[in-house]
Amino acid sequence: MPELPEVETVRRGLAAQLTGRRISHVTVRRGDLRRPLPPDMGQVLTGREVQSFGRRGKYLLVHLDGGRVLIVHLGMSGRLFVGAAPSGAAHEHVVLHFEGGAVLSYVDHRRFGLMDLCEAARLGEHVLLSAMGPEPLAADFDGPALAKRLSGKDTPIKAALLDQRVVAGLGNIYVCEALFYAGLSPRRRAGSVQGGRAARLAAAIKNVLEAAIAAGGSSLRDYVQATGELGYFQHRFAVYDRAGQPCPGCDCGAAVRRIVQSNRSTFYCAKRQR
DNA sequence: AGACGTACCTGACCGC
DNA sequence: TGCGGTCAGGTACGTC
Repeated sequence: MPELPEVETVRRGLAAQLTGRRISHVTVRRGDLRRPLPPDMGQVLTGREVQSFGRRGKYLLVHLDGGRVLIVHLGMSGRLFVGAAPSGAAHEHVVLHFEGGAVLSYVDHRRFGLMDLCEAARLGEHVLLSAMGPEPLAADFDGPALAKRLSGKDTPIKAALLDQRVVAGLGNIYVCEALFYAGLSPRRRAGSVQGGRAARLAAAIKNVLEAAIAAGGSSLRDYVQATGELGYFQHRFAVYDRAGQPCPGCDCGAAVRRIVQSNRSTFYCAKRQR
């Protein structure tokens, strides 16, 4: 599930519960995620106080006193839980224990996620972050900014938007949704998205992300108390995973179509999206 | 340099 | 009930 809105929802939930808390110890049950955990991670984190939670694209950034940052990516299936004790669930790979009793559990059955450590002052140079494109919710992300990133690109717009170097934080779901609201075909050549088309697309990206964050934020209250799980919420999609169903709010009568691009599912309305 | 396919890993689901 | 095949929201790497 984790694309930008889910990571942002998690970030807000963690900030509300764990800001200012001190890590008492760290349990690593499996360290072989997408890349091995830093071997000294437990030692580095122990005794540190969490100062704030940040985000860059789909990366969660846990800022610690002493100037270090824990970088967390949830991959395809990673989840974070806040609880009173480790859940003992299958695939609970890492547990941060806090003074006073709370724990933060990282659960990831596919192990496509990762964690790394970085000096706060050098975050921008970190190999995972240095080439990342603009934050789509930043004030200066607009049509011209997006058009510049897409200029000259020969690849389909669908593939271009999944490239984190073009825009940070979009994944398969929100790319499909944004292209739908912008009325752009996922097959369209990325370089042709300029001017008004780029403006519509930039606005659509912001809108779908903000709506998803709002949905996550509103359901967060309920969910945290029940299970401690963060970042999962009901959200209705216009086209994603709706192959064969009517194009929403549209009188075109055309069904949502599923195609495969770069080995990934794309959902769109061929009539409305050009 | 850029674009594409493939690999990584586990689980859920579908049809037989 | 069990089995094989397919698919899944992400990224990195090799190859052309």
